[in-house]
Parts: sequence; structure tokens; C-alpha cells
Amino acid sequence: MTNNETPEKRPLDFIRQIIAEDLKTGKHSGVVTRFPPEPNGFLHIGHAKSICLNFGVGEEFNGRCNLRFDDTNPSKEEEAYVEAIEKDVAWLGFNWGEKPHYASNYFAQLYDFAIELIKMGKAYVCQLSAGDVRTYRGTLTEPGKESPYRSRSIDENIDLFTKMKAGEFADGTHVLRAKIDMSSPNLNMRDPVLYRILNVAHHRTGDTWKIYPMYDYTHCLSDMLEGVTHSLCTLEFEDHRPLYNWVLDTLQTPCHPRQIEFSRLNLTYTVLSKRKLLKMVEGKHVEGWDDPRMLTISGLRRRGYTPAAIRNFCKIIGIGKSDSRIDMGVLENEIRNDLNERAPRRMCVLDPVKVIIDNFPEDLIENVTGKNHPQNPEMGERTIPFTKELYIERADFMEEPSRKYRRLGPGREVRLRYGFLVQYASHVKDEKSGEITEIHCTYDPESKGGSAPDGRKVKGTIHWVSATAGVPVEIKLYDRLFTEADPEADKDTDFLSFLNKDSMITLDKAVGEPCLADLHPGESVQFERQGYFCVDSKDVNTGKILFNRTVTLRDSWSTKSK
RNA sequence: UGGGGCGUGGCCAAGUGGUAAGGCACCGGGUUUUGAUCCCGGCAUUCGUAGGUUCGAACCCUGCCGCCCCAGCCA
Repeated sequence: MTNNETPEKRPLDFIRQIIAEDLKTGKHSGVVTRFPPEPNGFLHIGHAKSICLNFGVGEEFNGRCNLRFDDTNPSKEEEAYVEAIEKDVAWLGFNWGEKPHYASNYFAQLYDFAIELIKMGKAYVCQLSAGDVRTYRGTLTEPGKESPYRSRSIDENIDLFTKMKAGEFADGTHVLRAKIDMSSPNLNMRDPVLYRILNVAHHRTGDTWKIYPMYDYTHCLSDMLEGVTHSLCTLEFEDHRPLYNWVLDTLQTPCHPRQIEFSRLNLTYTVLSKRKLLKMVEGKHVEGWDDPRMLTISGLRRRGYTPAAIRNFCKIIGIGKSDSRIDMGVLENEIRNDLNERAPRRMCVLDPVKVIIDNFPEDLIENVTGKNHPQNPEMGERTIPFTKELYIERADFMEEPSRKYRRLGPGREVRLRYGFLVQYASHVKDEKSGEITEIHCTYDPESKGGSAPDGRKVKGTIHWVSATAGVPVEIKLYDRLFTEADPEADKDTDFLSFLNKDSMITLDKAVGEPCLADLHPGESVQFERQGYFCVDSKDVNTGKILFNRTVTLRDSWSTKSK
């Protein structure tokens, strides 16, 4: 599954340098990382970057990486998401050991730590309303004010917190706060909320708990409990690091993981935040989380991307701290590299126009053989039926071709790949529409396989399929979801207004060579001269095989011809 | 205007005081029964900017400019 990964060594990124140094100096004898998704949505290519980093570090330094569900907000989380996440991480080829971890596994311990904090006078129950908490917090430039509940006695705090836990209060009436510094220039340190009351059932703990710990309080302690050495997260958490450290320092925990931040992934012509992806799904702008246009792991999988391509992509983009938006072409390059090696070649005419070989016997079927891969004989060959009536691509014929055009046209001879050389004879055009309906040719019976005994050369080789023996297929062509390279650049404009209305085009007249019928869901092939396609794994059952175009072939003609 | 970060070619990204790796893109040329692949070659006298230190600076210092993040009882 994950073979074909480029083995070449690149220089170590700054995080791996830190880890290598920690191992070298003996600060740590082993390394433990974790990938901590919240089960409130599907994983996307940005998560893949984090997964490759965390699991990659675990593998490379002979350590381990835990899969931990950060499930501290039951109002947004679902079991279905944890299953989808496990499937995606496994598909990418990573192993999290015996079983996944859950922040919810630590609820009892977290509660005990909170009691400890209260006893140390470092946490208190606050009854300010959410709005008042915000007001008291101050602003970016003004310090906050201390809550009137800040100086409660330890006994009263314990009593209140116990009652919070027992479900004696309504949502929003009480919170547990850390007692730090209301005038800190870092807003996160202005007595952050540690626990809130949520009378909501949790997908794993049911209704056992009425209070749920917040991210900042939970994450550092979960890392600590799991013996994580390096806690890698994205840049927006830099301001949270002091709080991460405060909790562990105050509790004097036996182990103190180091949080290191790196920049999140952005790609051109798409969006990658769970919130925005959710909006795409809920607004029906796509057909679901696994829509092949979505850069979710499940969408990419359905589109025909391979784990190797995604892992190579993550490797090539590197890990750093500067904001960036990587060109979609980089991702496409990786899937082309991978599929170029492993995808068998096939012929399929996407936009057919009929070709009749005038001098070809009516009922004759000439079986010709095509290589499954031009550079790799081990992939074998297959038989392709050549008949009197064929289809070729509408774009492969021109009534008045330019000199650089190398395909079929009046007076021209071209090669039908693996078939015969054919010479243009005439063509029929619908007077009203101007559409070409038939092209007549004659073939050279001596040229079976594609070359003539006299050694004459033709300029063009085009693909074709038998009109009588070919199989009808349905094809979906996908394009970028947005028309702007950075749909998020203008904060005053809704990213949805940049949606590409032509991001999905369905072709229902396509015809492929017979052996296409043998393909299984998820299998990838290259349609020669067109691109890489895979059989849809969630077939809508149209009676025809449905192919998703993963990516086109690199095309220097379309750009040059302009 | 508080705090935390970041600025190397069109897009990424190495570089950690000794004279600008690599990938993508792009431009040439060769091979080719996919205008694909593959193969050759080209592509930053310069590292946001202005000064300073030094024999020597993308790397050290100072000022300035630009961009990102933070005022959830989300993660």
C-alpha cells in the first residue's frame, strides 16, 4: 500500500532537529508523539501533514505515536467520526499500536488534578456569566479585572466544584477557572476556564459527566499521562504554550512534554478548515465529506489518490513555521508520479465521434494487442478488438487543421494506437448544427499493430475504441473547487462566492475498450492521452461503470497551441 | 496602539559567519506507436528593507516595513 514512497533523504526539518538533539544529549531515551484529532469531522490533507509528521517521527526515531481522540466537547462529537478517522489513518499506512487513546479516558484523573489545583489555591469556581467573563477579561491592549469570585475559600471551591460535577447546576452558571494573572499580556493566561458544565451525553462516557474539561487543561495532561515527549501542533497554539506549561508546572507532574508548533497546510484553489469543509457539505456544494473534489482523506481516496502519493507530498512540502499556500500542482505531481508507475494503460474515448473504415470487412474483428505499460513489460498485455466502426475523440479530428496539429484531418494519415494506420477519406456533417457525425477512412491491412511494412511514418497516434465491442462508461471529470487561488484572502468576501460551478462534469457518452468491465471499485488505470481514472467505489448504480478522473496527464499541447 | 510568530526566485524549501541545495512551475533541446513517461540544458551576483559589526553576513546587532495568530464556557 505504501510502497513507492521516495526513500531519498532530505535535510531534517527543525522539529526533527530538536528531537535528534534531545536524543543525542540524553534528555530523552525514546520519543513519543501523538496525533490528536477531535472526532467532530473528517480528516483532510492538512491532517495528513500532521499524521505524517507525528507518525513519521515515531517510526524514524524508533519511538511511537499515539492516536488520541480529543473528545472533550460532546456537543460536537460523534462515534461515526472516530471510525472514519481510524479508517483514514490506517489507510495512509500508519499504526497506532494496540488501541487508540481518548482524552475521555482521563476524565476521572483530570478531575482529581482539578481538585488538587483548587487545594493549592490555583483554581476557583466562577459564577460570572459568559458575557461577564469576556468583559472582565479585558482587551488586547487593556488588562482584565479579577472576578469577584476569585477569592473564595478552598472549601467553598471544592464544595461548588463537587456540586458542578454532581449535576446540581445548569449549563453556563458555573465554571472552574485557573487563578493565574488577569493582567497578563497573553489573554490565555487571564484566568482561563478549565471546566464548563455541559448537560450533554458524551459518545463514550454517556451521561456520567456533567462537567467537561477544556482543551488547554486536557491536552497537556493527556500528553503527560501518555508519556508524550514532543507534542507537535499548529502555529495558532503558540500563545497557548505558556498555559500548557503552567498546568504541568503547577501540578509538578513527573513528565513534562515539550510543545512545538509548525505551520498548517494551505493549498491553492481550495479551503482546508473543518469549519469551511462542513459548510461545503451542509450547504450541499459538494456531495459529502468524501466527494472526490474535497481534499479530505476520504475524498482523495475516492478520487483515486494513493497513500504513497499523499505521503510523498507531505514529505516534499516540508515542516516549517512560515505561512504558506502550496500550489495544487505539487499534489498533482505526486499522484502522477505514483500512478505513472502503477496504473495499467487502457483506451477510452470520452467524447466520441464515429469513424467508419470503408475498406474494412463488415463483420471482421481484428484482435490487436496493447501493452499494459509502455515501460514495464511485466505488466503484460491485453487484447483489443478492432472493427469496421470505431470511435475516436472528437478533439482528434479537425476539418482545417493547423500545421502543428498532429491528428486526423482531410488528407491525413494517422495511427490508431496498437491498431492500424488509417487514411482520411471523407466526413459527414450535420448541416444544422455543424457537428461532425461521421468520419470515413480507409485502413492499411498491412499495418496491424500500428506500423507499415514500408516503414512510412505518421505524425500522429490517437486512441480509439470499437463502436460495436466497446463498453459504455460514465465518467466524472473534476476540477478545482474554487476559482481563486486563495479563496480566503479577502476576509470581507464569503469564500463560497468563489465556488467553481464547473468543478464536476459528467460525461455519459464515453466508451471504453471491453476489458474495462473487469475493473473493480477503487482500481486505477490510465486512459491513454487523457489522464488517470479510477472506478468509483461508491457507484451510484447507473448500470454503467463510473470512473472518476483523478488527474489529467501533463499536457504541453493545450498550452502550446494557445 | 498589548502579546506571540513569520519574511530566501512564480509556489514551496535547504542553508545555523566562508561566498545561494532540491522539488513544483516555466523555457529550450533529444528519445518516444500516449503532444505522457524518460533524458539533457536553462531558470536568485542575491536572501523584506536601511544601516552596523566582520577580512568575509541570508546567517550576528539595530531601526523600519509587510504578513499571520490571540479578546469561545471550541479544538
